[in-house]
Amino acid sequence: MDGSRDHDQTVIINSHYDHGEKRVVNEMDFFADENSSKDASTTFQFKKENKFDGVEQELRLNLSTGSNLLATKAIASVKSMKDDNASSRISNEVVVIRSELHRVNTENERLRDTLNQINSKNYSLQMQIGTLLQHQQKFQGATAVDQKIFDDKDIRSHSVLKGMEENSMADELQKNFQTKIQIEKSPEKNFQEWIPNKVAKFHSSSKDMDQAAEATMKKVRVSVRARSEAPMISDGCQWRKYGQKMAKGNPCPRAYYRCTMAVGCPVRKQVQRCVEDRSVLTTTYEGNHNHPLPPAAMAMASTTSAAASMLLSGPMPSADGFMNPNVLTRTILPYTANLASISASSPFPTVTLDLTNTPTTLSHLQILQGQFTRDFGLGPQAIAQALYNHSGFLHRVSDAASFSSESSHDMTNAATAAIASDPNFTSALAEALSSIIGNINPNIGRQ
DNA sequence: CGGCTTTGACCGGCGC
DNA sequence: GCGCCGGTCAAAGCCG
Repeated sequence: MDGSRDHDQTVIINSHYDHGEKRVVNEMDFFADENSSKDASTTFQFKKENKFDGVEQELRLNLSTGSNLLATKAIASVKSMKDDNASSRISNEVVVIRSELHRVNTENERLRDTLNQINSKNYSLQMQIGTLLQHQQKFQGATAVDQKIFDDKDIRSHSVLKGMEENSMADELQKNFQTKIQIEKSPEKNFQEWIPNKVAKFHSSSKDMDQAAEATMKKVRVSVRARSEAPMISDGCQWRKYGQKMAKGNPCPRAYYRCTMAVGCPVRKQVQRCVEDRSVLTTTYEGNHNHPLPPAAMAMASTTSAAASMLLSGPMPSADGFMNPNVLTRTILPYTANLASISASSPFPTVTLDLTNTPTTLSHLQILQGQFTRDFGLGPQAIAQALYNHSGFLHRVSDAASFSSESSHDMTNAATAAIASDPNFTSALAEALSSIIGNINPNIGRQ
């Protein structure tokens, strides 16, 4: 800091009721500056008799004499409070503001959960569309795959990221729709490439689409690595073991569980100890629950769902301030302590959330910041948005980890904290954050 | 007795 | 076609 008082000033208004219903406005400290000596400050004290309730009110203002500007501000404030009801009004306003702040925070939490659900549903629709296109293509015949299609798609994605895309959302969707019609590959081998595209509209029976989406969703897996001595981590759901096999290359048996919280719930999970480190338990989830989850199970379910969405969801409209999660995955994840990775060798697309490693370091963040700016031409606002999106993801991981390992919880929280607390990075984001604070959750890097 | 685990059998995909 | 392998089934046994 440059010592500017305009930046260092703090305003503290603490109000409370004494035992005798005496309302006290304790302090308005406009300059909590270490250079301000007590001798150099002037204290104004007001004691006013409230005409309405007869309660004595005391107002003290500690002013530094070092700044005429702020003194003027203070005097102006004092003048504004000449009204008999000024103090009580301020107190009431503080209460109202705090209440409003709490309400907004709660609302933001709710909206974020809603957004996550929308992403999941969006992914489901993409699955349905992709399957439909595949069927349509089989009957009508398809043209050869043109690699340039993918190159163009990537270019458009980058354009969206840079906020340079001028086309409307509908145009973008239509482009991708046409692009996808030309693709000739099996959906299973290709779906990570075509999933990011959106289609404006489609026609098919809901039954077929549900089946198609279910079939494809089942192939998406989220693997969680966590240290645990227990045979199975507790994630809030009820599971029934239905099999155990010796997997090749691992002396530890692999156990198979299915969710028994509802009849016909398709969710399965596999649990196996790591070969290299027997203290690490790998839990692989597959499928979506068909029933409401208890609060204790929400964190893990939300994590796996978010991770799957992160893997499979596509570009978001730049006009709404969102970014392509796939780009985030490729860019942020490698720098967040290998927290998550995507397996291409697995027969199923798998996101691995590694909750066993060390947290993100400052150097990682600096690399990340540089890469965003260099590769995507992102300004602080876009980076902040990316960080917000990612920090939400991290916290879902963190919440889930708390069910299995407290140390993992701490580590993931540390990773989130590292992102939020890096002074260099956050100072660069300060302006952006203030400008978008109305659009995103203010709890960035919350603990 | 109901729910759970155990464990060998079975099935389907895949590579040779 | 055969064998391997991952995944599932289902009968038997266990347990509270």
